[in-house]
Amino acid sequence: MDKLTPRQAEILAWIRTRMLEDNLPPTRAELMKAFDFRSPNAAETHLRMLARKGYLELQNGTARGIRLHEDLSETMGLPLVGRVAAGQPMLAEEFREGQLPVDPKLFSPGADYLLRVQGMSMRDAGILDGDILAVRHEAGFAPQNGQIVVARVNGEVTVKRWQRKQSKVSLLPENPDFSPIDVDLSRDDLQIEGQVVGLLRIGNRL
Amino acid sequence: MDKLTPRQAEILAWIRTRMLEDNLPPTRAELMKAFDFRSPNAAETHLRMLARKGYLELQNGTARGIRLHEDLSETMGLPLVGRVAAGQPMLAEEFREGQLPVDPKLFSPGADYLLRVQGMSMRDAGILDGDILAVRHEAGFAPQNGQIVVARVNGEVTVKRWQRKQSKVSLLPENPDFSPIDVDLSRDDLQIEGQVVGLLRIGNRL
DNA sequence: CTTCATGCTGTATAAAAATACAGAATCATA
DNA sequence: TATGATTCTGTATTTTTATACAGCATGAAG
Repeated sequence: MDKLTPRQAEILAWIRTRMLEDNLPPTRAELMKAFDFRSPNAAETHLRMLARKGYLELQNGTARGIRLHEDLSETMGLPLVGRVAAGQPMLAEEFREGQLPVDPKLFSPGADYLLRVQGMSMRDAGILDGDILAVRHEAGFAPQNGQIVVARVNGEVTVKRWQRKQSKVSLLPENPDFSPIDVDLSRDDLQIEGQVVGLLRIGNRL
Repeated sequence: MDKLTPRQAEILAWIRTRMLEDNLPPTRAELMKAFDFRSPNAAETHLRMLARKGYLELQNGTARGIRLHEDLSETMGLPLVGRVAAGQPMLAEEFREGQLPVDPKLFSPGADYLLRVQGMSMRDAGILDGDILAVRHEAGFAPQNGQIVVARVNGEVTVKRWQRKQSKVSLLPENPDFSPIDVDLSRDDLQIEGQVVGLLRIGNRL
């Protein structure tokens, strides 16, 4: 089984989650929407590649004819992502700490991956260093003020409370020892990596 | 849920088997072929009927948009306990809020039940009002100093950090607005309802 | 003996989905 | 600097799928 590129892994992970959540494989158009492709062919070629590398099988001439080569019931769960290097995709293999047997649907409206928290900037929201966040990633998602989001400012991943007033975006910590991040949309590169939909704290740190 | 005719039951059974085998719901044409219908509409009307009687759901405008209403993958999980009245057993039916699909083994060394937190007395340990604790309950369990436990003092359930010096037991909050509970073992009735092995926060309160 | 639900046939058609072809930009690698 | 793999855009076209409409036959129920 050939190795996947980060992007390919990301796409495979999404397909997996979709199939666990919906019990229905995605169409090219659905993939296109999820990843903001502007051409169904982007989805098509990715599927072809994943098929050629042996991660799934395409039944041609069949709507939603995607069959994963692994057993879904065993892979159940969500990928746990650790420290993400600046500018790299969240779900790249090298940042994965593993897979936790957590039902994505537990966190309605559903989680796509888990992220280990670094630092105490959200302490007063009850989010401590080492905690695991359940994150929902939707293309084109627009956060509401006050929501906690995983964002990326100039490549750097951070968890903060979202606030937008007109065109002024601030990422607010929940700890007086930290300062808000004011994002200048004309100068800074801002990406939203997802909405925090849950928190998990396991074992020793309690 | 309305009763099915023999024919409808036959068709539902076939759909179920197909979905377990293929992991892909059938199209109208596939149903037509399987039952030797000469019209796709035969399949269509059967599906409509099965949907109306509540056995499945049709997502319209979607290829293979058939979702069975029963659980193909039976989810086990842990009971979630809410406000427990003084002196009553933790797991009595009347205090159960429900069952969450959480793998007990996720929280090594394993959780036995989930408890909804009330109040802010453990705020500075990152345990907020409404959070869900994973609790391990073992007979004859002796907590280590510093561990967070679910205890019962004179019938009242509380979550605190355990401290024992010789015969003097204190239950310490993690919030300066609250006072420690000093337990006089000769006068007070102290039971340990378990050790906190994990925390779960879901959705809105984030 | 009518009425109604059930279980179909047969024909169409609109919408959804797969898939082909022709590029272009980026980036590692030779 | 050339080469090829990867990741995508943009446009078309066919095939699959869902779904509407008009009927017909049968048996059970009033």
